[in-house]
Amino acid sequence: MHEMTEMVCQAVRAIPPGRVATYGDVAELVGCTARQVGRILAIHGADTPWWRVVNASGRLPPHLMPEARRRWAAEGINVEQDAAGVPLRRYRAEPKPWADRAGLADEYD
DNA sequence: ACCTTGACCTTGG
DNA sequence: CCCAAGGCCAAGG
Repeated sequence: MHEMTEMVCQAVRAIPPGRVATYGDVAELVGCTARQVGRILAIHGADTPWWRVVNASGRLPPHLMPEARRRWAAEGINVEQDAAGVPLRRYRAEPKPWADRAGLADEYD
């Protein structure tokens, strides 16, 4: 498996339950582009907590929303009825602790 | 090598 | 809040 693929999956697995990170956040942490993160998760996301990675609007592509909503609810992430996605203000993972958990703190500025 | 396709992001209306 | 435009860029045909 490619190095970057491993790093991305590792970073995603390090996101604490009940919290989320954006594709951009993951990209910055591992050192690649947001698109690359999306591509990798689209292929190897099955064995990761993929529902904890959302786009800049706190959403995921339509076909994944049903399952994602269940997962979010299951770990205490409450999405208001009227909201389209996860409110990042409240659930976004904090960079430092997350990076430490991921064992990739060296990539952090 | 060219074209199309995305689990993207930011900015401006 | 929604939409469009421009930038982005690897993978697969």
